Amino acid sequence: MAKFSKDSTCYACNLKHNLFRFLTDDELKYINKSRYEVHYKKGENIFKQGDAFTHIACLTYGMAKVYLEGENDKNVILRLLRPVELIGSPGFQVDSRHHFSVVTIQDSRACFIDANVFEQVLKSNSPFNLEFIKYINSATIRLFNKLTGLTGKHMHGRIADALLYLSDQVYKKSSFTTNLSRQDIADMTALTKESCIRILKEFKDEGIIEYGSNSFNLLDKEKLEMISRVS
Amino acid sequence: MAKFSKDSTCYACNLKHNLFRFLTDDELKYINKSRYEVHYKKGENIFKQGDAFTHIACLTYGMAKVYLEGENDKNVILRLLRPVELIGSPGFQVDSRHHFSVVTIQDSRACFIDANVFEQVLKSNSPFNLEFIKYINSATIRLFNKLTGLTGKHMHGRIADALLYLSDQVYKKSSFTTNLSRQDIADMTALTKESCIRILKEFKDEGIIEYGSNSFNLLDKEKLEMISRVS
DNA sequence: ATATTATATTGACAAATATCAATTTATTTT
DNA sequence: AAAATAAATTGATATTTGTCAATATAATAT
Repeated sequence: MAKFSKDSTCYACNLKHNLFRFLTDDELKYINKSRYEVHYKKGENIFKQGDAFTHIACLTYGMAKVYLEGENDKNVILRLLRPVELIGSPGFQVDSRHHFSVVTIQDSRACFIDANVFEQVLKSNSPFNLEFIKYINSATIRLFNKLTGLTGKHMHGRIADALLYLSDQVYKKSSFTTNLSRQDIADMTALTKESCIRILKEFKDEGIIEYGSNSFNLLDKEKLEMISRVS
Repeated sequence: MAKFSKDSTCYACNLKHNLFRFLTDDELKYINKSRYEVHYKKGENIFKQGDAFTHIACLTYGMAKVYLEGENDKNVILRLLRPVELIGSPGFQVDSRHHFSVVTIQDSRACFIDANVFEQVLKSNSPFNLEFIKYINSATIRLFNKLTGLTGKHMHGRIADALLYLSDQVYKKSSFTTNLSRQDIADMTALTKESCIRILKEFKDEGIIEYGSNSFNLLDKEKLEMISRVS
């Protein structure tokens, strides 16, 4: 289970996210008053789809997966979060519910800001507000790409995209160690884990990548990009 | 080609969209100054993906499809617009580009509001701003459902969803005439038109629906909802 | 270290879906 | 109305992807 830090105050995070650079000292103080931090073990829920949305979170340490829980147990991983990354919810101003789940894939920490406090600051600070809209809209653009990728590409292209995403956006190395399971990679690509494993094997046999049980090395990124393009 | 109305002023639309109820008279006047209307024939682009985003649009008459243009000619129709419906762009505050295309499926009219003017009003009116965030977030929630639907359901479920969407959200009747082609319905469901046609035929053979070349009658909605659920 | 459990892998096969070509039907133009 | 064009339909077939069961490997608990 998650445990609160001693006094529920966030030491590690100093509202470092880009978004907060638009706040005045007073606003930062106001937000800080309600702010607290939670420590998570690997595999714990930061947010749970369907649950009440009361706080904006900010991942300050570790890593987490953001995913949609479909009806028939099928999850779709939208993206991975690294520090320092904000986690809002489209339920904000709509139904105050979470519409995705966020689960840590390693020991992590997150900072929480009361959604009402956040709303107050949004109201009083229009540059901050526009920046928040920018944040939301960027997420929408990513979602568009996810949608066209998952509906328009075949298995090879989707696995290539997932590997490139991990390498370029998440781990920022062509060779990386990860806590993601094969099922997780399957959930990133909307495939079954068996299909996922088969494509990975193909890529390995063709010398495009090499991997162990929890590490990947992208030997030929250009090839992966080509595969992503032709599907 | 689209043609401007005589003096480029919008008569039909009086900023009727829900969103605008939060504006003061002065703000409405300010927006109205830059506002103009365009008439479209069926099949014309209101917005084109990739093009510069300079204006928010509001569909005041007719109907339009909003779709993502994928790489290999594969389009995904996100939704259909009816009057009076706002059409923003996730490029707002991000890259000032359109990330989807909007094309009329019948003769239509749209009202345009300068994005800079819109931004000014957003800045000065925080209830309006929060309402706009609500608007964006609602769109995100719809997108989540689209994503889980298209990746998690089989052909039958997806066609059922499209038919129910048309009936419940767009035409608001269980029997309706539409300008959507079979290709359009295929684009709503991320299927090929041939597969789409086959499922429609199956549904017809089972007495769940009946249809002509441009009309549908949903005889058994409960069955469709059941099909949507089990796949 | 050993037993236990979870995860990953493989193969054979079935199901879902797309492709391609041919034909029919509808729509538009002359 | 006839001709021309576009859209819808159908069938045969290939491709893609999932399912299920068996085995192997890794991770965790005793």
